[in-house]
Amino acid sequence: MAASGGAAASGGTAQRGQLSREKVLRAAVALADHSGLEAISMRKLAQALGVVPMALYKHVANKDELLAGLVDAVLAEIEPAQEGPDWVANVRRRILSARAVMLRHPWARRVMEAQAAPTPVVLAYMDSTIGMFLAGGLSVDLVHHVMHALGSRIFGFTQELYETDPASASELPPEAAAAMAAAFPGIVAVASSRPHDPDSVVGSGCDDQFEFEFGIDLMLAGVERLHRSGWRSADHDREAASVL
Amino acid sequence: MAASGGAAASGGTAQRGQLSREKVLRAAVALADHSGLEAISMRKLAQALGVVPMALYKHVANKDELLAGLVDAVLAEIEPAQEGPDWVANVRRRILSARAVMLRHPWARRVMEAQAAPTPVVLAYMDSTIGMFLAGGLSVDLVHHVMHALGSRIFGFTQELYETDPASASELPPEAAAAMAAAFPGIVAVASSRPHDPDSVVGSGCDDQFEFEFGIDLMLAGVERLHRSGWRSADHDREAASVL
DNA sequence: AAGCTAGGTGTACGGTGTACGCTTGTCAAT
DNA sequence: ATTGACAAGCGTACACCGTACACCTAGCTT
Repeated sequence: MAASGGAAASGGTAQRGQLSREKVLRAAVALADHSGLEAISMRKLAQALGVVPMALYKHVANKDELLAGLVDAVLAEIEPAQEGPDWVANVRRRILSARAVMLRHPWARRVMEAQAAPTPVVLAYMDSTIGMFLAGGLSVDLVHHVMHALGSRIFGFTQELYETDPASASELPPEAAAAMAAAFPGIVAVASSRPHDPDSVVGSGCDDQFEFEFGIDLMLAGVERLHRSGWRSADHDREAASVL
Repeated sequence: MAASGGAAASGGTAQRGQLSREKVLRAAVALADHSGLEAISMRKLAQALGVVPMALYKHVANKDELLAGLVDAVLAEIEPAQEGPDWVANVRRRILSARAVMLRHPWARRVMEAQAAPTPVVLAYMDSTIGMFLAGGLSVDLVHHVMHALGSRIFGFTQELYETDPASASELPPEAAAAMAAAFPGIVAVASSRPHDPDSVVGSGCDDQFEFEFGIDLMLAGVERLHRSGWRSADHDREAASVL
């Protein structure tokens, strides 16, 4: 009864090669793009594919593995490493490409943060990034520190703990705004400063692209100076005192 | 039957002031410290307190609010802002204090990352940090950029996407290590470089404290240089070309 | 004594990931 | 042509989660 009913009624088993790991991943990316990360549950994803939840498990081991697959899919959109004499420019361009991808898939950041271990694709990306530094002549030790210092910035995102509220600041009732300014004068002053091209900024938010570039340039410039000054794995005091 | 049995058998209702918001939060911190973040569910926390899950909801609005309370509790452990003529030293010390706290509560980073909005306690911490920069004479615009650039580093953590595997690298079978070295030569080279005091490093891990300080010092030194050179809200090219 | 209220209880619902076994279309070898 | 293996989708079931809602009761106020 149940069996024949299922087969006859659903018709879902008509074509066999319906699903595939790639289709599952593509659907998941689309779903996340469209409905946000919280929409990614095995059940909802299955529903979007017109299939029963457990069907997905034939193509992905479990949810974690699915998420890892999403990360890989996103990383594949980043433009490959460039060759060129200017390692700073190479790295900069790559990172900005990564950032563009992350802007297309805003949920990817949180997925990466939640992942326990890097996939081979992630490792390959890191490896090629490291290669760009090494090709620039940086010492292995310096590259080690740089990778730590840049952290997730190499993947094109910083850890925005709280999204810079788009226009919520200007939307609050005036008395709340006044209380805010009284309680946190520094935050209000700094948040309402909008030092760069006002035309590129909509609403009261700040220019995230500028801030991102400011951050990586600060880092890369510091690293370049360390490198030019022949920084070696000396102790940290030397770095702080003379070079910086 | 059920009612009298519950009242008589449990005895939990004997003293009334048993639970309190503070006790709930303290228990939650202890539970997370001891058993990790995934141990924090309303049910398990209630069990740890010898109480039924729903009892918690008299003291905490919901789980998100509980987690926000945890963040506040952790932030309260950070040493308060110092006064002093050297703003770099002030900030540095504060951040390193925050880092020490985060090392005591490793789960706190992930909780903060998952929070949607900052609590007043978080805002107060950020405000006082901003105040340290402003007291140092930095322009409001520069402080704006600096806060973005430092990001979550001001809370004492960087975004360790993948925990630097403690000794897992040396634990893998030799043939896997060889394959790894072949596939990702840069990573292997950089990861196995251990440029600083070998005595302070256990196993094959690297000195996280050094790396953290390296990162913030790189940032702070860059900022200090910008400040000393009279950086104003000019365009980004000027920064890149002349000052850095 | 009567009633209010704060705080702990019990039940129940809808959601999650996923283990396990069944069915069924497809193809290979007999 | 028949059989059998096999891949893939299905259904059920379980344990766990957060939490809405209706209780009950101790202790205080009036």
